[in-house]
Amino acid sequence: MTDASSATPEVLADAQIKRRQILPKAERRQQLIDATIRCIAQHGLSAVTMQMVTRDAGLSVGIANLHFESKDNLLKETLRYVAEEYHNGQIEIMEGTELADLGARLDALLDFQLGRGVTQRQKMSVWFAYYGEAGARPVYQKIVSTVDKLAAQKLETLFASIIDEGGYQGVDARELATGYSALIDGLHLGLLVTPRELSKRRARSVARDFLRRAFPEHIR
Amino acid sequence: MTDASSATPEVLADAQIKRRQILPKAERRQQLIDATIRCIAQHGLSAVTMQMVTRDAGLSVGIANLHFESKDNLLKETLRYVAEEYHNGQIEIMEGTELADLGARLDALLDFQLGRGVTQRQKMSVWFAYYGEAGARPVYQKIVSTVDKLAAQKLETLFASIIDEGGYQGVDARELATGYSALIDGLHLGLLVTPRELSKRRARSVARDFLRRAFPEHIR
DNA sequence: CCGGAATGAATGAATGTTCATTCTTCGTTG
DNA sequence: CAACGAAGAATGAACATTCATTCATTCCGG
Repeated sequence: MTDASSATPEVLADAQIKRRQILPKAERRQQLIDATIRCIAQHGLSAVTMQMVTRDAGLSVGIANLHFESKDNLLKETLRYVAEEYHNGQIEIMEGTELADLGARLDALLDFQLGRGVTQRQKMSVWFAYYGEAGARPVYQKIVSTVDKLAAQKLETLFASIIDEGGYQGVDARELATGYSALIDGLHLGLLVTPRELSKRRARSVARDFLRRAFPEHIR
Repeated sequence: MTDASSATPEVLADAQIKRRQILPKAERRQQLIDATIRCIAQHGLSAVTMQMVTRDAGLSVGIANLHFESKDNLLKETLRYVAEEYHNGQIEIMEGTELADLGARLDALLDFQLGRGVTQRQKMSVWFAYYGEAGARPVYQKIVSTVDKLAAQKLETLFASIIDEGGYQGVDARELATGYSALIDGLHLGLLVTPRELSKRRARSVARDFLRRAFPEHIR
């Protein structure tokens, strides 16, 4: 209804004739997940339709049910993808052997968590769209908490090492890790909802402040 | 389809005959907003329907469009209500003259933010359901940020007073207030999504830790 | 007995899903 | 090497369902 040019993919020129293409399953799935992310970010989770997603991907409506059995499943897999991408990135930094210096590793973690990749509006929108539904949908809770638990443990271990190395007194690694994670989540929220009041630069500064107060010898 | 008893209000006994009642406009509006909150918490924002809301309120479907002109408007007003309730509560504590002692006032604020009233799953669900859509809906951003800005200012002022009173060095009130607000938001998120891993008790403890590290003389 | 609050069946638009059909690919055959 | 044909990927019109909204009618309260 919105476009007269019969469902032409956005990226293709009008004149160009659309040619049906067959691609491996994994590739199509990723195309659809990417389109879903864009649609959620642009229109909100509750407004996303299959037609919207498949049009954004430049494909036909039937294909979504071919590769994912239902809309529900497509949304679930999209959440899983975003959640895993985020948490794998964190874990890679925390487990990686590249940065032997613990302070540098903390820095890298913070850069990742509040850096370009993660705080793109698109990803954050998806993230919180699902959080919003999590209260009513145990499936979402499970996907997030499963992947979250591992990252939380790694963070606690990292903090424990830093506490040990710095000989910091009266600091509980678990408590601190919970606080830091919550702070990062809250900053993401602020970046999404009130970008006017909270810039990325300031968000990073706030997070760094938190770490500096806890580990003055390691940060800055 | 789900119930054979023709749309009987949940709370009324089956035998009791439903009698049409006329109430002042404000009262009906509140009934509908309350029902909307319950429905969002139970089914998620994207699954809420007018039929669901009006049935939960024990009223007919037409009434929602009578008192709010549309579903969109009902949802908007519900967000406004929850946002104002939360922020008015905070501001009341911060402005109130009851607690002259600044440390005690901080305590009261924390108790409110992580206490019974606010962290009811119902309210939190609503809160984050809207945050999830905020990226795509400027109206929601505006409602939240308008009311948020005032609370943020009051918090900054309170922190500045505490810094002044305690003579704390190298602490920026604005930076700290942003961090504290984000921390509270993040803890709410944790309580909603991973209640198994984060208890209310621990959330309070984490927040208190944050404050203690910043204002050691005032907390504990 | 009247104004208007409340009702709920009816309506039309929108959406998820299906499936008969079309088209691409690639291994096989002549 | 060209032609063929089967397998199954991709399409999109059609279908059934659900939902927001309307409005003629009913009924309460003063």
